[in-house]
Amino acid sequence: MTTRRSRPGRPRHVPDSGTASPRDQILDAAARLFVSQGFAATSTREIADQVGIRQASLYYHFAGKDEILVELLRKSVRPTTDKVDKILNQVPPLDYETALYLLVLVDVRTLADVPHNVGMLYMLPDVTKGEVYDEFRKEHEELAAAYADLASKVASEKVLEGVSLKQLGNMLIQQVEGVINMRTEMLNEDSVRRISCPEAWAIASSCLRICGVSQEKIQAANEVAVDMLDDFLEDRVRELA
Amino acid sequence: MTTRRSRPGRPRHVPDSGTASPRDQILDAAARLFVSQGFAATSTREIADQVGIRQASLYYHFAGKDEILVELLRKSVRPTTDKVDKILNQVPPLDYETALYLLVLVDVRTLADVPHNVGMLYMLPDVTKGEVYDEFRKEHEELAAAYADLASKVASEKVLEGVSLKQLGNMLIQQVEGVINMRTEMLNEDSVRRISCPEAWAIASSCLRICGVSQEKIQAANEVAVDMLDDFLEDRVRELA
DNA sequence: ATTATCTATAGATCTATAGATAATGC
DNA sequence: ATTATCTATAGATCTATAGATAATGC
Repeated sequence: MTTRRSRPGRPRHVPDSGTASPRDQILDAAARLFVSQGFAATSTREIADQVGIRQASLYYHFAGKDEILVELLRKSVRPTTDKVDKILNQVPPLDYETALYLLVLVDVRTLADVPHNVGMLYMLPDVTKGEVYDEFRKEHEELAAAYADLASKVASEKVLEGVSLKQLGNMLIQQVEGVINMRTEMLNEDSVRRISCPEAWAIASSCLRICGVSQEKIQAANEVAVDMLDDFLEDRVRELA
Repeated sequence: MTTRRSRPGRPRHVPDSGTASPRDQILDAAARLFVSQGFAATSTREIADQVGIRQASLYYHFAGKDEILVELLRKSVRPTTDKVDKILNQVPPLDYETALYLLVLVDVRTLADVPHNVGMLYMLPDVTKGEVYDEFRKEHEELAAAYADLASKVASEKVLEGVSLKQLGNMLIQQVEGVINMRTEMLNEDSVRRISCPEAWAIASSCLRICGVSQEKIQAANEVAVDMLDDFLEDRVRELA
C-alpha cells in the first residue's frame, strides 16, 4: 500500500486522496462537467468543488477556463493526428482501402477511449469560433484533409461525381464522429461498457461503403487492418501511461 | 408600399421596423445568437438588444430563455416528423429504397432551410439532458425509429450482421445531420448560398450506400424520389408562409 | 525559501419581478 | 380598458486578483 507522497504547499480543505497531479484532477473534473452541462454553463466554482479545492486555486494551474478546454481538445485529437502520417506512409504495402479502414479504426478508438467523451466538445459554438481554439481546429482540418486524400483514391466514379472531395472527407469524418453519439446513448444502457470491436468495424465499413467500395474489398481491408491496429493501440496505451 | 399597422402598447425605445410579430423577432434573434455563441453564453440582454427592446420585455413573450429554445427546436423537427407517416404510407407504390431516399431528402431540406442553422443546437448538452426538452427528444427519437425501420427493410445481410438496427438508424441520422456541418462550413465561403440539390442527393445516396444498396438501385430511387419531393416541399412552403 | 493552497473581495455580470407608462381600441 | 412596452432593481451569480498561510525542502 503506497501512500501518496505528500508535497509542499498548504493542504487542501478537502484532503487530496487522488494519485493524479492537481492539473490532471482539474482536467478530469472539467471534462466531465463540460460534457454533461456544457462549457459556458459550467462555472470555475463547480470544477473546483469537484476537485476538492477552492475556486481561486484553479488559477494557480490554468490561466482560465479557456485554457482548460484547449488542453482537453488537444488531448483528444493528438493521438490520431500523430498517427496519420504513419498510416499514410504504409500505403505502398497497404492499399488505399485498407489505409482508410485503418485510419477510421484508429480515430474511432481514440474517440471511444478519450475520457468522458470529450469529443462532444468539438461541436460547441465556442470551439467552432473562438481564436483560442485555432490550434485545435488546425489539427482537425489536417485530419479532414487526410480523409479527403484517401477518399479520393478509393471512391468510385459515381460517388466522386456527386460531391466535392472536401465534402466527401467531411462525410467520412461525420460518420466516424458518430461514435461520440454512440457513447452518449450508451449512458442510458444498464451496464457500463466500451465501444466494441464489431462496432468500430461497422463504422469503418460504413465509411468505405460511403465511398462506393465493394463488400469484398471491405472484407479484405478489415482483415488486414484489424491485425495492424494492435501496433497503433500499443502506441496509445504507452501515451496514456 | 404597406406600412406596418402599428398596434397598441408603449412604443419601443428603438422603433419597430420589422413586419414580423415580436415573438418571431425574438425567435429569430435568439436562433442567430444561440447558434453563433451557444445557448448558455447568450444572455437575455443580448437577445433583447438585437430585437431592439429592453431585456425585461422578453418576459412578456416567453417565460424564460429555455422556452425560446424549446420553440426553436420544435420548429426544426416538426416539418420532418409531420411528413414521416405520409412517406411511410406511400410504400406500397414505392419500394423501401425510394422511401428511405425520400425521407432523407425531406429531412435534409428541413435542416438545410431552417433559419440560422438551428440544427446546431441539437448537440447542446442542455438539450441532450434537460427535462424541458423532453418533447423535442421524443420527436427526434421517433424520427430515428423511422430511419431504423426503413433501414431494416433495405439493408444487406452483411450490413445487418455488423450492427444493431438502432445503431444503423443512428448512423443514417448522423449522415443526414452532416448538412448542419456543411452549412457551418459554407459560412466561410465567399458567396452566400443554399444547400444544392446535388448535395442533398449525395447525402441521400450515401445513406443508401451505408445500407449496402447497389448503385443501380440508388439511381432508380433518386429518379423517383426527386419527382415526389416537390409535393413535400410545397407543403413546407405553405407551413412557412 | 518555495510551493500549493487558502480567504476575501472587487467588479461585472445575469435573470426575473414589480410597477409605471405610452400607445391603440372601444 | 387593454396592450406592449418601459424603468428600476433585488438577489444571485461568476471570474479573476490580492494577499495570507500551512505545509515541505534546504
